[in-house]
Amino acid sequence: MAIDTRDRILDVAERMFGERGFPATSLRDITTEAGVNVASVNYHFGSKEALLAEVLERRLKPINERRLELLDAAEARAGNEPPALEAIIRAFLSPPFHSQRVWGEKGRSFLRLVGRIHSETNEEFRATFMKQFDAVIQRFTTALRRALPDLDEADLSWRMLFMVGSMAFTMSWGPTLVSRGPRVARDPEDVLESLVLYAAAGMAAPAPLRVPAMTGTGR
Amino acid sequence: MAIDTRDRILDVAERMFGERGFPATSLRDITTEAGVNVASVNYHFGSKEALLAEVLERRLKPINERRLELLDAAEARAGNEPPALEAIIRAFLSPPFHSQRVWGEKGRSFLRLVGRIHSETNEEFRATFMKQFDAVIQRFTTALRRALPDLDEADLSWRMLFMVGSMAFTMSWGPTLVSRGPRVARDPEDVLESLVLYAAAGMAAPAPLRVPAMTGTGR
DNA sequence: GTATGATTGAAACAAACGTTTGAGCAGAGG
DNA sequence: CCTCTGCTCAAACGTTTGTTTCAATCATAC
Repeated sequence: MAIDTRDRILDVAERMFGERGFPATSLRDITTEAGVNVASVNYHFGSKEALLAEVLERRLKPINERRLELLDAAEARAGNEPPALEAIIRAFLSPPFHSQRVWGEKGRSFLRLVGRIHSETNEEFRATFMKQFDAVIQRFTTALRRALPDLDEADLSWRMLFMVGSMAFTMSWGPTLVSRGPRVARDPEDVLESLVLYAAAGMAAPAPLRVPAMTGTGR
Repeated sequence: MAIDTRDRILDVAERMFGERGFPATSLRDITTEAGVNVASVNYHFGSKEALLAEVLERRLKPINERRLELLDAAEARAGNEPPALEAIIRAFLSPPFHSQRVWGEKGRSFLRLVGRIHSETNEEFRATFMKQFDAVIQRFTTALRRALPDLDEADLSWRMLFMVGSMAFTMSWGPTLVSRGPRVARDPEDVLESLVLYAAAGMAAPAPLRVPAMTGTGR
């Protein structure tokens, strides 16, 4: 009953962190619901923060690996050309949405958690969390730069932020929106499709007119 | 020194809630930094949650009023036609960004807080929080429906969610991104412009191809 | 000046927090 | 058989949490 306990903690923690947020969830909430002893969290994971890290990594690692796979495939398909903008964006956005399909209800609460975590600006925590994304960010930045040569570096950064924002927000609100919305409900696959179209169009928007001006504006 | 205490608490609470999040900020953190007694929070506001509500309302009310004003103006300008998509979106997005200009550093931490709050899915709290947005959501939904007649109701809802997501995410990450990003930094006004273009293009994206199926999907 | 009502202060409240402890239990290896 | 290792358990650890208490202080009006 060793590994069983570990996994039960991970599952319950994932759901509760997603529903109430990390600081608002106590270890006793988790262990009570999981039917295990409070001490087992520190025994198996070391600390509450380490538990969160493991909850995240368990799902994030395959998601980010899949993102890179899909980007590889898209680039291979495109040969020397840059892949179509939509293909790049789909490679980035689809893995987390598929996790919803694959992991069922569990995947859904994980999506909420990830959406939440994305707007966690705590410095020290972000450092840990963002390490998981280093490779992904770099690869997709490069791919998007090639696909959108008219965009300057700053615009590209902001638009990627916009895209991630839509994604994170959809992940954290989507499930509750779908669950209570009257006719808004829809298959996650359709939501993904909608989001891909939206992001692709936004990314491809004309570059903002910058005032010719003398630039500078130091600071 | 009565109102002074109240305002000092509000200012510090706004900043700390924005930086660390609501549950992670203790009343003693706030009152120590503000140089007031712990008891004064409960004296002036009643509870920690009520303090949060007041922090939010103080800034949100003028922002949402301004949104409606700008939408009114855009509709008046357009006469019988629906206003241009970009004008509607700008009416929605610009007020919170202007708050950054008007309120300086304070406005910036408030933006972070609002970004955070947007991904707060706690049910009971959301009810309070969302009341402030009822009128805004309704008016902008109507305006966007007129401007995008080809979109069905579900797509419109999702795209509005995407837009709010970009906005919220930008508000919560923008300040830290700008403060540490090397050449990413930019005037808030430019970021707003970039976001408006992005959202307008995304909103105007072609309606997703739905499986032909047997439904007419007239409209 | 004194009375009155609003505000502040230091201290205490019970409750909840994350974490640690040490005894107890199971099963495998010798 | 005993011992070792991995794990669980109830209980307690010291802090910290939001909130309350009540006397002291302030400003203002009588």
